[in-house]
Amino acid sequence: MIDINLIREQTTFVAEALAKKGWKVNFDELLEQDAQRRTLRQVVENNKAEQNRLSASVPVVKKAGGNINELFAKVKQLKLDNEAKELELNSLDSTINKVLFELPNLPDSDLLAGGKENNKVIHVFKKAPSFDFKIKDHVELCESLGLIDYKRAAKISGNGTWIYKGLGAMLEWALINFFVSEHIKDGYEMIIPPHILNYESGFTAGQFPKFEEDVFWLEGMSPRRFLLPTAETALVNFHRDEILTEEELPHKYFAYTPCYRSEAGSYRTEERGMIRGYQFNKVELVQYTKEDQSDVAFEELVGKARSLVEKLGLHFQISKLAAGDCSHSMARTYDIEVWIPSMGIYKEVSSVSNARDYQARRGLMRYRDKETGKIKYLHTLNASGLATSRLVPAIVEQYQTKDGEVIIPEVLRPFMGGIEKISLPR
RNA sequence: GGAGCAAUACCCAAGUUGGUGAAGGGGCUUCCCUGCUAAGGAAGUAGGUCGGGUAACUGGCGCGAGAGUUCGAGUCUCUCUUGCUCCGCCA
Repeated sequence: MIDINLIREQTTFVAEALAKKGWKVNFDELLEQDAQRRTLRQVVENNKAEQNRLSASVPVVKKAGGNINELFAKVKQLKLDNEAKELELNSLDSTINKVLFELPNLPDSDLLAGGKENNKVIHVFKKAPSFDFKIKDHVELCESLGLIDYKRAAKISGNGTWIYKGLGAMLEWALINFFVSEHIKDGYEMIIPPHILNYESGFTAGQFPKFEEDVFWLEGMSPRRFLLPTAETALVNFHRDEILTEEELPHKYFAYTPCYRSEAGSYRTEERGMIRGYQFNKVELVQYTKEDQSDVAFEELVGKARSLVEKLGLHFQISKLAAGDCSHSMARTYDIEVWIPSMGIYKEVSSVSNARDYQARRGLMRYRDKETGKIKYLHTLNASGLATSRLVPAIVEQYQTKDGEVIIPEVLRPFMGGIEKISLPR
């Protein structure tokens, strides 16, 4: 959430920053309402103060034998006078909040304006593998090798789903295991969160109110709850309404969860197979930091995501996203994109983002400054580490042989009982 | 799903309405004694949030959440949420 005070004091700055994200905002009306709210608040609060004063004097007057009924009437009248104004104040609050809650985060100043077209590749690992045979795409490979079963998934579930089976399931699980072990090694605390979250969690993360349609809501639960679209939503809410001590920071968490997304109507032929589905697997990293630690944390997260893909030996690139391509809640995002040979394109397997204080403001996540004793907002960051369901296509395609087999990346072998390659079933 | 109990500040905890953020501990800060530690004594501090003010300071809210009764609610009423105990069901 953007601080209303910032909007008031640096209106042009905020508007220009949002414009880089493609948001054309005019704050005139908002600021007008804000000004109204501030004067109205003074009036209402002064009235309340008077009410409080009079009420407090009741026992004193009573003791002195004064006229209490007069006081009663006075307070009652003050209360009546205030009623309409209070309603107006409330309605101003919700009008202002409606706008405020939907505004995206401000992009960092070094980001280029505009969308995808202005993303900048800032790092490339390896060259795209070249093949001296006709390559197969991951759907073909996974089916012929018996790794994925799309047909039965359609039978037991429906479109947008798939079944990992046999070595396919083992490969997916090996990736998860590999990532888990790396994150534990790096001192991240492992979390297994609930997959069913309440509205407040979606709000704090910044998904709601804007993207309520993109998640699966559960029927029959009151108050309503939804399936997490990423573990970030759970992890970034751990310290909601909390004040941490400086010693606890930075705090680093990770979790593996499936991610459930409705994203209705967003499917394209480019995204057949396992590129996009209603449910996919991802290991997610989250850091809570002080404001002056978040840049370092960001680099650490980029480094971690990068090193994981490197260890898998995959050709990939890192893109620094233009302001408009960063997620709604994020001030800055780098994507790690892995090469999918059959498509000739790069697909995101990790998104590393710094939300700065955007989520912290929404969820009142703070820490106490040791020096000054003051309360400050935390910074939150998150990174996929990594999206395993997107990696399997990259691995089978980049590691395919002319016989239609797939070599297992070395780092995964210990997690797959030492198997070196996946052969065609006899 | 049924029945009962609970929800107070960083933690524990008192408090069935009339001058107040709310006794008391723990904790924390400073000092003293002992002085490696442990233990003891004295004083102090004690939440957050939204406003006003250059500042000192000051106002609103606030005792799980929301609504109500009342001049006045931690304290009464209603709804909800969460936790605990017992029963039922169950991976």
